[in-house]
Amino acid sequence: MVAGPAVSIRDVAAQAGVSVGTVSNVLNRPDIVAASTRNRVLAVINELGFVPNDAARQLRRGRGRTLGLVVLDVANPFFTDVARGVEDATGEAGMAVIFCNSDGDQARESRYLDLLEEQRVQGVLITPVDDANERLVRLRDRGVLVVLLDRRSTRADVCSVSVDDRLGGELAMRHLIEAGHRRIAFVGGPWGLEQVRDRYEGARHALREAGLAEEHLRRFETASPTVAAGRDAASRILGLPRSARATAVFCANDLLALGVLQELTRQQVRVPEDIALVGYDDIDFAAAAAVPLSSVRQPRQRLGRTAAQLLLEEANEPERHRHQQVVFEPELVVRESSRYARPAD
Amino acid sequence: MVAGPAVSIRDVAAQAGVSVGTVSNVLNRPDIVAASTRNRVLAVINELGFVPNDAARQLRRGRGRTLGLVVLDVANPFFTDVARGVEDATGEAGMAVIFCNSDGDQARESRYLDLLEEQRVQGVLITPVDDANERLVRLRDRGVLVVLLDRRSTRADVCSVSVDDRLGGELAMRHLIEAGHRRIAFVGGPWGLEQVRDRYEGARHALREAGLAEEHLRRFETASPTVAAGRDAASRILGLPRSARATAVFCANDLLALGVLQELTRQQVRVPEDIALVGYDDIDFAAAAAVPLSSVRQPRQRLGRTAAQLLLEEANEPERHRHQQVVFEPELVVRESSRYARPAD
DNA sequence: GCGCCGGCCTGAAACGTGTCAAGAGTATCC
DNA sequence: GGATACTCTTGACACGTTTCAGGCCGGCGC
Repeated sequence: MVAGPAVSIRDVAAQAGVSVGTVSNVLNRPDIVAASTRNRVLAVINELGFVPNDAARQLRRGRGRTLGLVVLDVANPFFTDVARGVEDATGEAGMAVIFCNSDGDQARESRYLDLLEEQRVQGVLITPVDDANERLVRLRDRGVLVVLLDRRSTRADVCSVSVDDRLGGELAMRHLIEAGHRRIAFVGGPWGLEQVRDRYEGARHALREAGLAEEHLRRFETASPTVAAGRDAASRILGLPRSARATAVFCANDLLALGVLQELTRQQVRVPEDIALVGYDDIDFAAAAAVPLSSVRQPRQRLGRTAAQLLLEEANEPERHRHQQVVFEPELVVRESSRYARPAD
Repeated sequence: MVAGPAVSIRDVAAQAGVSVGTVSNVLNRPDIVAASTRNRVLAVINELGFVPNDAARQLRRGRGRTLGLVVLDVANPFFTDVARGVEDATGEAGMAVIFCNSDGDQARESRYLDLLEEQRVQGVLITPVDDANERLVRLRDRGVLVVLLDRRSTRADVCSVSVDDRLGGELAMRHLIEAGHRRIAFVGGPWGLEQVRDRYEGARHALREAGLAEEHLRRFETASPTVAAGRDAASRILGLPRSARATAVFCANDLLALGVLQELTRQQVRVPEDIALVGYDDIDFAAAAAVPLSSVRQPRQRLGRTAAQLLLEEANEPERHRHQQVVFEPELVVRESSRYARPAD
């Protein structure tokens, strides 16, 4: 019931008959203390159940053993996979991750950045809500390392790890064009997200490349990148007269695609016979969907792991570190949802 | 490039021409300082871009503004929804969450608990890997608040928030029995997880209640509660001669059920015609599965939110707080995967 | 004018750790 | 035997806050 008074390094020192400095050395530079002393101190630490106070350590050292991860949506498996990668890398280095969920909300993101700064985290891995680099640069100038995640840095002095979203858009679009589709809907949003815009630009590029006019690609913007928003977009698409209706839909992420699929199915529209469908991210659930979903795969876990490694490297050997923009390549995975499509015009 | 020397409360005090104590008061008890002074100090804080150092505050105060959340699997949407609830509650209270993923691994869990203790978190919300309450009780005795999550506490002096897993198992099983199934497989694991055992017990109870013998329910244990393990279990089930093969499968969670569904489909077994399927958790993807999945729904977000509130309450008004075991009720959601099942014996 | 009160502010002492210059032994070498 | 070098250990200070016992000052009642 009564919380025993926390045992400090001082209690350990007294009990072991050494000075606090020595105890500290046992903890941080065990090699410089004599084996006999070291063992005695370790025994006392064990006996007393001493646990070092990281706040004090951090206060003295200047920076802590934690880093922040700010993502757009915890409910999106894409980000949990990324988080998994981050966790693996940081766990190995004995660091803790403060996981924050901006939810695509600017104000929320800002609050979390304040909080992380107060925590004096070593650094922040972030998928920013918008291109408010200014806030992030200010952060970095104050000594908080910043690595952009799933977003390419436009500044040479800020690291980033991303996937080539334009290329991803191209892959998906080329695939649909080759299958003969000529009325294609792009579903994505909010438009503030760079990923969404880039994937759309990639799609447009594929269109031009194939010598097709712009009007073959029609844009449906969504309020959020979620399943619910996907359902909504689908009913907008189905609201058009059949002759003008798209024969294929390319979604900026898999959650949207799953939403689209649900609504199409509910309204008796067959996938892929009536409408073909391609998603983005290739989350694990894409393959398990009502109609297995074609999708553009990203190395999710690797994304997180690499970002964390970059940050740790910069933290531990700043002199050796060179800022870099790592860009991975996406890969199209074709499944039922776009396989046997025969656009019926 | 050069990180400006962090500005401290002392710099603010000097610049504003007041003492450090006053600056601290402006921050923590603004009401007791004269309006004119307060404004002057606030102006300087803004101008200098002062950000309080939480480590120092925590050192002085004894405990920090963070709490730990330890879950079994980040990749499971059930837990991200729970995390979401936790985040909502803590965000309102201005606290940060350190998110940890034990991955069902005892050693990993233990490492994370050490780390959280070093961070002097206010408390820990945890879904323990096994019933190693001993470790948690020790933690609590040292002043770290503990709330069990998705696991009922057996001790009156430890709070817990859970869902009645036995009842959930009963609901699912009754449903299958009423549909006429007499050879039912239970897929779940690892068996160390209390949730798995309780759901199984609930199923057995429903069996006895219906006056049926034990052999109508056959247990298939899995190494982990994942999609891959589900696929594996399904192929074990299909390995049996048709006459002995189950006509219905009840899975301890939806990931397993999705795996089972994938493998059944791959091997041309129809759901629900050949084999009916019921999952557990009712994650969002259950409804979007190849065959929409019947599942036992749990109030996921509410689970997290309630647990966090309990912990905050205990932290902020310990005298008023009474330890309690909150138990929510699950609810069966029937969808295609078990709807039109006619067991063909 | 005196005593008292209340509002506002100050200054210093902690909190638990890391660091570092200096000291205490002890072994080595001529 | 004394100087030198080396290995461990010590003790004090610093990190940035919060807290708290006081101090100053102007106003009030007598």
